[in-house]
Amino acid sequence: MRKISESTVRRLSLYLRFLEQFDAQGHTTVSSAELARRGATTSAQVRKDLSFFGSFGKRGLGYSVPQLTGRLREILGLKRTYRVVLVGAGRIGGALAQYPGFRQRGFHVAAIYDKDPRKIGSRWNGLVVRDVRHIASDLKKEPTDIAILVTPAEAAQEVADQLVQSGVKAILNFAPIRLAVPADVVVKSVNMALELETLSFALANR
Amino acid sequence: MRKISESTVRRLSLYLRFLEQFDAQGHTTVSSAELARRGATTSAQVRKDLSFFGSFGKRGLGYSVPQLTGRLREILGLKRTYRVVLVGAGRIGGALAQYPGFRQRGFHVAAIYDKDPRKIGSRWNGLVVRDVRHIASDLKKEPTDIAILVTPAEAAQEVADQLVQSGVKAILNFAPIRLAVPADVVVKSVNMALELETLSFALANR
DNA sequence: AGACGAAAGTGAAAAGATTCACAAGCAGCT
DNA sequence: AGCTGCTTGTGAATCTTTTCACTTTCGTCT
Repeated sequence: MRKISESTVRRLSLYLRFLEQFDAQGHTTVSSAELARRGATTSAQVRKDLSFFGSFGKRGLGYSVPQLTGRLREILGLKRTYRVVLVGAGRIGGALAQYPGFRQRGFHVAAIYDKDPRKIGSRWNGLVVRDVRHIASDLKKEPTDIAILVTPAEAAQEVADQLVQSGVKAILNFAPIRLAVPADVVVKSVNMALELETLSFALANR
Repeated sequence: MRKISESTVRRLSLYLRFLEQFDAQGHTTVSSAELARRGATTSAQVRKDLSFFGSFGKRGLGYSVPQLTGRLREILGLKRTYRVVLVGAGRIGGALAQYPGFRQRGFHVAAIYDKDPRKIGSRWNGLVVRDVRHIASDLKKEPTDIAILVTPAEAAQEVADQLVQSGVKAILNFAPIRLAVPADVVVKSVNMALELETLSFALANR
């Protein structure tokens, strides 16, 4: 497939959210201009983003809400559910494990792992925290595409290696370190402190 | 000041982190190529990013670690500490309030607010959760530049309005909604589900 | 002192993303 | 059937970001 930019994918994700809102409001059809307004972008941008994948609209009319919703879910790989494992039962890990937004979109956190014996065996939202050493054998039984990594920086690479070994193909990484993984594994890093720093930059430079 | 792109700012933030690591390893000097390697970018990119703010290196030698650290902290507005308030004492809110990465970088979560009477009065990491209705009067006494918004989507705009009224100039928004704020207020939105969706997109399109 | 190797700084070129602007197509109306 | 008002889809133009490639400068070595 032709290369799609990160920003396009992020916008598609947003459009999907907006479509769900429009649907809830009873709209059956929506124009690129309406989607653009919600997303703080332009109608041309919306149309261009969609055009990479086909032409889903009707000229003069706009897009059918249910139809475009379906196509976007397909494009974003959301027509299936994903089994997700989470490594790191700290405060952020625990909060993410219970975050309802994930499940709503088809990401099921099915297991939590930690290294700390004091945490192993404790319950988070009905899930028992398991020893990281069980990752390989567990994932052999239950193949898993996506992992969320919420360990301290020191442990992250080692855990990532194990996950990759066990067949994980995508990692959402909260550890403040760049993970080394094979080319066929996708890593997306999220860093809260960095987001705050973009704010302090904006405050300092005005 | 000339317009600096978001991606440049994000990279500067990363460079700062790397510099701290280099410092901890005892390096007193570092080249753009070394910074680039850690950041998965190119040496030219590093030099260009820095060049927007001045010339901090020595040709043939590289950059002095402590000196560049200082300059970056200055550029990013990290030479001071920030008083931060957090609204929404749910699981994610609670986890963020205690997240050590914020304090390490000078962001002090000084107060937590919620609307739910069952949460008001409870303690999170030594902070008592206060009623959102106190925001205006509290912030009059203690001016605050940054707020972290972790409420449900429905409440977010109303809370944001109050915060802006009370002088908040930057908001880190976790609610899945685009906030309307005056032009002089910076909003940075973070959306975990969206991050996972970029992963599922990558998995679906290979 | 002069030569050499390393690395910053920086215009220019290339690549990438966004916006423009317009032809084409559709629904509804007369 | 033809006209009108919208709105899509898309090449071309513009704007932004990244990469290239070259000059300058610094420290060291002989």
